[in-house]
Amino acid sequence: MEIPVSDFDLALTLDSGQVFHWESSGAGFVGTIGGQAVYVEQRGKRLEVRDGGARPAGREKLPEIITRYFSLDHPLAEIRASFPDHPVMSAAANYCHGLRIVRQPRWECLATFITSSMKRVAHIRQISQTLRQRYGRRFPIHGRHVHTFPVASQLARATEKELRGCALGYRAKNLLATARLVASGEVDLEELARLSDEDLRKALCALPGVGPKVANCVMLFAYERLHAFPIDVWIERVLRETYFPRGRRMTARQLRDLVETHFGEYGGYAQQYLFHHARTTTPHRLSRGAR
DNA sequence: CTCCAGGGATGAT
DNA sequence: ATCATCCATGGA
Repeated sequence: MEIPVSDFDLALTLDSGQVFHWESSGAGFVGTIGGQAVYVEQRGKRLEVRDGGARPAGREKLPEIITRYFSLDHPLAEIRASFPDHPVMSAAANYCHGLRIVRQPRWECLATFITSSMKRVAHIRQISQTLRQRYGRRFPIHGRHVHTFPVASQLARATEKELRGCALGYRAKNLLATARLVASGEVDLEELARLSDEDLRKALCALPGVGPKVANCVMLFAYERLHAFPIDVWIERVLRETYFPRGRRMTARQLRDLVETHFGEYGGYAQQYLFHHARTTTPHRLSRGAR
């Protein structure tokens, strides 16, 4: 099955630190979109897609699933045009041509970013894979197998010790507690979609293991809040070097005001481009202040 | 060996 | 409100 695309870079999008479970397979990638096993391959301006052949009846068709997940409806040209006119921003936007903010399943995104604190992208991928293999569902696709991310009720049945066995460390307790809140129905992630940005952020931050940074990631990647601007160590470094040169004082308040006002209505896109550009072009060894 | 990672919770000023 | 400290784990 083929889907025409423009202004889209599949490999770039999958490698940009939003999602952590897609794997190279031949000329494409295998992974899951919710409960659906998928193979995706890009050939220029079209996507070759296949499902696992065991798609549950009565659900969305594959092209709709793909179009929605990869946000092929986002107006990328308009989004790029909304960015501040700054050489650092332009360099990042140029570097990230075709990178789209993915529409992730809510629980999968929330749970994954709870596990992400103080972890490198490679480690997050490893944790995601372990959780999927031990607690998710296994489906054949493209001559191999992929695993869905476990639903909240599945993880809620685990013990903290078991989760620590997935290399989660101190994050195990938080993931388990949040899984139980979601599984019990005490927190309804779909209902939260009705809330304003401010109330949504507040509700997410009330969950164990969720602070401002993870909340903003979940808002951006799972609730279509394209203004949400997560600040991690990479972004903070970029913003300090760009807007507060030579160690000028930069308070948390100044940072929040800057990202709230300076990057426009698609600030989350600006953030993702700055993040990916910095992370993949800065040698780790040099990323520490001294230079 | 040391240093760091898509941070958060807690307690002290 | 801001700040320091601790929290596990693994790769460089």
